[in-house]
Amino acid sequence: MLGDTAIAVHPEDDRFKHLIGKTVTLPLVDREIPIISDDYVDPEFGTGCVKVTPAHDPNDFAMGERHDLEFINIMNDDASLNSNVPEKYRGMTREDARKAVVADLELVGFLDKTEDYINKVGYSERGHVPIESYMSEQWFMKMEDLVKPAMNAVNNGDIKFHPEHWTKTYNHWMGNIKDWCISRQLWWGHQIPVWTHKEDSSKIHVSVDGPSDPENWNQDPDVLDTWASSWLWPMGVHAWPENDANLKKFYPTDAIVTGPDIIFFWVARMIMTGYEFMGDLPFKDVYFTSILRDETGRKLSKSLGNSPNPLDLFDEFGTDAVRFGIMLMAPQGLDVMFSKDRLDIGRNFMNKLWNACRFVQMNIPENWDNEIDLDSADLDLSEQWILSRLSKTVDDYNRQLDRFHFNEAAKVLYEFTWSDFCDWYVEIAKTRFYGDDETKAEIARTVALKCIRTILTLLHPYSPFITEELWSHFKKVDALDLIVAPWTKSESSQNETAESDMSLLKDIITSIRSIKSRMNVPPSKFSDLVVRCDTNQQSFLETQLDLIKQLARVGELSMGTSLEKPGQSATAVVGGMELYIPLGGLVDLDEEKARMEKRIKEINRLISGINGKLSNENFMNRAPEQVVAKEKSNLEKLTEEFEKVTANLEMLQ
RNA sequence: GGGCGAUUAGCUCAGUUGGUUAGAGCACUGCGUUUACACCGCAGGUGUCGGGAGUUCGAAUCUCUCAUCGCCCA
Repeated sequence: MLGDTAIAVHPEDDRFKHLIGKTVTLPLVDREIPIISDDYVDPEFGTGCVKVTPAHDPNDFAMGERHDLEFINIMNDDASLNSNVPEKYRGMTREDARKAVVADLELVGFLDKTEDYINKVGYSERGHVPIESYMSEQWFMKMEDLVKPAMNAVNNGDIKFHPEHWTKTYNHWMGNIKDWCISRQLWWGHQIPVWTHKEDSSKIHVSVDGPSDPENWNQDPDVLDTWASSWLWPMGVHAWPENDANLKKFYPTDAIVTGPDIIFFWVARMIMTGYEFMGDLPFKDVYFTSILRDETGRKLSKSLGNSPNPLDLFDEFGTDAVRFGIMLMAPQGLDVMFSKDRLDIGRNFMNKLWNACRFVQMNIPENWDNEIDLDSADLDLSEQWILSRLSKTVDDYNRQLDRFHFNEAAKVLYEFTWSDFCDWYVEIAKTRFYGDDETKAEIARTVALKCIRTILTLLHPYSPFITEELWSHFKKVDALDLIVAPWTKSESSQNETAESDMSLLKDIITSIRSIKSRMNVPPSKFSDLVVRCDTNQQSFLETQLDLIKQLARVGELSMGTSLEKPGQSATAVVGGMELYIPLGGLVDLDEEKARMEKRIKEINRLISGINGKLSNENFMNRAPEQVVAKEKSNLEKLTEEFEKVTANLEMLQ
């Protein structure tokens, strides 16, 4: 009120159009002020007339500039009123002054009514008091010339953002760059290197060292915005502006990891300053982390008290489990709804890894020194398979790291370790360790060791403690500690035939287990197995008899092209083979029928889908050969399965 | 107001050159103390991939639109 220098109305507001350009007298102050028109005014709000206080409100400041209004600062720097207000109010706090103004308006009869409404006055985060806008002189850095090379670097791919979509935010900000206010009214920080001459305030001195006659100058009391120091980080942490060896080695560096919330405060400015002072980019990759939020979506924050103490989590779950679990749950580029329960997966995985290692260790004799050269050894299917899987895991893992998908890299490792190595290979290795073929046992030891060593190497960045500990037990004698060990780039044991053969073997074993489970046969109980199959399939099965018998708990196994289905047996069709398990009275015919009917329905759905494609001329003409071939092969397999399942179902009717 | 993002199984989420019989963990159901692990094993159920339209031989994946939710704007 006391600093008002105009009344504004909307230019299209018919109620007030005729008053534009006239003046009114500001009560209490007795100042004559103009009535102006401005689009900023919302005619719907209040009376449709708004008083304009250019020195104490950002929007009014802009209006003041547009209409060349007077700027009257009515506050001292402690927000008490200064000598630009009538004597009565001078020295009052803003709170007292506001009350006094209302009271005085009422006294002279100028107050029509008071209404409460919610306004948008900002509060200080630290002092929790309303912020009073206050006009003062500030220094701005001209940004226009800094923008261009920095935008180019990101848009032409010299600097890559991960995830890439943050470049949009970057470009939007850079494209609308405003000059940067670098003045801060704080008592700490770097004082702004600007001096004003005591005699002639239009004389300004700017330099690092200051004027040669300091007694004639006043240095600006403000300090630099913190980011005005931080943006020098990439070179400032070295000897810059000296060009020493460290600066040469580490500038530019490879990657920076940071939060997307400071993409313009910091990242953009480091890039600008890099080109400005070093003539080169500061880093090549920018990885933006997820922000951890609680279950209700609030940022984890100390002041909110919703952030668990990491040390407590380490105690409860284990340090590596927390690290791995969080990496696993952090989706690329999205925030994480954090919950303690989700760390179970990390803890369970560490436990699994530890126990698998323990098991292998138990089966390697003391001072064992009999590793086999796997490249020249005659390997069984299982060994070829697990080494192929390991090889692919290394590739997939490195690929995911290269594209900064850390969650998926963690998952690749998790799945290999648990689902391939522990669930299958360790079980297979037991048959070797406890069997009577010492060569096979030695091969299994060597293969298991290779898997473990590779897992530990790859997992080390996620879980440094448990891997280093385990490594000390499994490494080759002269190997370095993991933290300085060479990275595993790739393995060359990929074997598609072994993978598909093993996949078939696993399907056979799972089908047998499934039948037993459905028929309520305890998994530990041995059953006989009859397989109707062709001669190729039979010779394949013959090479895998031991594993089928042990892993699926099979006793007598017979097979042949023309075997009859035994009476009272349960059926499965796998890879074109018909498996029969004689179970006597345990066979639940209704269960069998229901399962087969369900499968037939599913097959029909799939077959009609494929037929739809194959009978579509456009598909046949335009789809790549491989895709068509795959559909045809699927159709063949499904048709065969359909015939066999149907035939077996008919036998039950 | 401007910009960005999300919406896939009960829950939390994977799923990038568009072609998989749509996945994982948790939760759930049944069985199980077979000499690594019950922080476990085996087997199992679970989806109109937010709605609508379009491009395409083919869409969870690309385009448009609507809805809901979230974040950023010195």
